[in-house]
Amino acid sequence: MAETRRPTDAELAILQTLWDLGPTTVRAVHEALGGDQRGAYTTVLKTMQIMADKGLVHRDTSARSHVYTPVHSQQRTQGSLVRDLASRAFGGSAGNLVLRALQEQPTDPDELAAIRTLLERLEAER
Amino acid sequence: MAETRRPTDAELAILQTLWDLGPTTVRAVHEALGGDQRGAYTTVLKTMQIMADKGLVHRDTSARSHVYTPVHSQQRTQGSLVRDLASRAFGGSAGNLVLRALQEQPTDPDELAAIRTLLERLEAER
DNA sequence: CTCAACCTACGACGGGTTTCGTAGAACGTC
DNA sequence: GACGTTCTACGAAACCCGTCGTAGGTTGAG
Repeated sequence: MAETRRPTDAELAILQTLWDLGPTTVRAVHEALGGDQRGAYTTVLKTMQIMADKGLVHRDTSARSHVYTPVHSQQRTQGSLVRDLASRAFGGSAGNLVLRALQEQPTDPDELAAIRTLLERLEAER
Repeated sequence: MAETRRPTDAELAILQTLWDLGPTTVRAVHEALGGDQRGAYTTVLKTMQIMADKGLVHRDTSARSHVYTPVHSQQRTQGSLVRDLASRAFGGSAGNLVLRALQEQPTDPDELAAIRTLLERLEAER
């Protein structure tokens, strides 16, 4: 079973745009990340190649411009990132993390409402 | 203004035990982290020295065994870690992160209740 | 055909993290 | 005072990450 390590910052930024755009090329990702202002094309290329090696993305090499797709959904990745942070900084307690997150940053009303409904569902499920 | 970087994994583990035990020595931290099974004494020592250089901890060198104290509170550090993760993986939305965290891991009833009361306070505050 | 534009592949470097071994000072006990 | 124990300090090795330059193949337009 392959070790599932945590994506690095650069990898996560790329995954973000892949989830956003759907399956795409290195070119498109590079542009989406701000083009040459933010970094060289080959930097993005190399990183995405590494990600393919690691199994973070699948790559379709049938066309000249390879097309990359995330292997895991955004939800799943977000989930493991949260679990990872919870285990490293919150004694493994996701609830603790939630409390801190709510106190930390002003959350807008829609989100608060969404959280409330989810909370009610969770409490009902017991 | 000193760059506030994110603590590394090893640093965070050490901070955890410092918050837990209060101001302590390298020895105590090393033991708390599992002693020689988990790593050499000098590894912890070196890491804590680096943390002192970075300004993550304060160190009292008046005694032969230096005594280390976290510079920032656990709350503050947890807060910036959450903000960091939110910005890297949740489009900057802490609310989004909260939703994911709640869905991700079964939270025990006490924590759910705590979250509920905090939520109500936040909604009332508007 | 020729040439510029674009693509992948590869190697390398600078910086940071984690690990540990070794050296040497301070201490306590006999 | 001698010796084992316990500190700190320092340096080095191994590894990963992010970055980019260069090389070489493919494509399309003139």
